[in-house]
Amino acid sequence: MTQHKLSKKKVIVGLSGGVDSSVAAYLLLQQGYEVEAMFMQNWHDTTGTLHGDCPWKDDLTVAKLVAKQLGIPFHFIDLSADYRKKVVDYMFAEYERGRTPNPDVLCNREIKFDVFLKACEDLGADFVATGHYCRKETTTVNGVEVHRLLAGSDPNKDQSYFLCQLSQKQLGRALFPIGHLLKAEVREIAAKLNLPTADKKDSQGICFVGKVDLPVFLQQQLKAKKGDIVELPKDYTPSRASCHSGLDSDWLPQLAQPYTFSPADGKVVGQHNGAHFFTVGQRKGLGVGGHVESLFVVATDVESNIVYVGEGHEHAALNRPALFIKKEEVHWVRPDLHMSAGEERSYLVRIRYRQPLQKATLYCRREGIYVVFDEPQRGITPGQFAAWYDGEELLGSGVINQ
RNA sequence: UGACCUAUGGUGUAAUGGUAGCACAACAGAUUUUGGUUCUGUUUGUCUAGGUUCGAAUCCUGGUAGGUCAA
Repeated sequence: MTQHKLSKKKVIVGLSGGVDSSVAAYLLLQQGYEVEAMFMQNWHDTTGTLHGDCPWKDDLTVAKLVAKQLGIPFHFIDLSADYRKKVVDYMFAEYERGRTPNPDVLCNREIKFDVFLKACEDLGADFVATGHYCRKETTTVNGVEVHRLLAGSDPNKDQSYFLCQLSQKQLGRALFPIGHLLKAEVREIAAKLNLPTADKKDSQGICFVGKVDLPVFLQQQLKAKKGDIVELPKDYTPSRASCHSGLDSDWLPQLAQPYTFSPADGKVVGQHNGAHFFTVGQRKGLGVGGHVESLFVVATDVESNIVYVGEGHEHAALNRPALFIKKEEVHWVRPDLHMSAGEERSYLVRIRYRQPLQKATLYCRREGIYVVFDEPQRGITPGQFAAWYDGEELLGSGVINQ
């Protein structure tokens, strides 16, 4: 890309103890940067953690080994307090409201490219690098430097979605050295160099916390509370305030309005331990059998503690044509391309990590942005981020409000 | 209380008297740096007591349970 040999520029790479960041560090050295490594510890609690007792200690050991092998200085920083406050507390708060948060998007915005970034700057770094599968391209628009966030070249690993909340300022300091590579190529490089991370399994689960049993994890803060599981009949037709076919001014809010249900719309088929432990589209964990197709969570009502379910992927209540993002929760990675009230544009949108991009039209209104999809979307989930792309460039994102 | 019907794994169901299948759930593994999804695999059953038969989930009798119709 535009990463020419910029000798003397100092980069600190967030070494996690995985392959990706290891290879990223190596590539930065190749490109002539002055490279240092910093391992961040963000979590030490193992409550509800599934595998291993202290996975981060192993990661730390491996990260040190990698730094030693590459011959770069190694730093350690404990950001647990920040992580708890900015990521974990947010998670609990969102679940409590009945929404489904995305902690990793927050982790990038609040930790890696904020607190961690500042720590790196304190050490004199010009840039911070990570092992994300995404690319950055810096160009000039009207004489102003603009950073573009592009999808990773490996279509199967693209992680740009997780960075959808970054600002120009944050992007300006970021480097993604492996974004143009395929995962297989990264592993190959690691293997050639004999890096201890070459064969290490990819990490999964909430980054830094690890693979957890979510209900158990959440029960640290949110108490279990028995409630009804209400099944909506298969032929149920969701109703909203009548939707006019015309172009009257409020057709958008109506189209994006979530369906509302009442216990009278279906029948009680089971019990759950708390509506806030469930998320729209969820299949596992309901414990209700006896159907031809699986039951999926269609909606949760935290107020009355009811989980609404429907049978099968195609259940009408599970699929919606549009979603809404509040004005305050709209974020433009490219502020120079932001939309103004009254504007509408066609973009490609995804509403969860790894979802294939969907054609949609964004309508900007005074109160926020309405995203109307060409095809109805299954499991539109409040709390998750919708990110819109123009081709392979991520332009903006926002929290799905409804 | 009179008559009739039904009784299969956690749930819903299948099996001309001939080794009890399927779906859903649950569990496990794979995939996935959120939640979730998806894929693969595994476990568990003939209400009870007798009888007929070479052989019973299936036929007969009693019991128990649930349901339907009966004033």
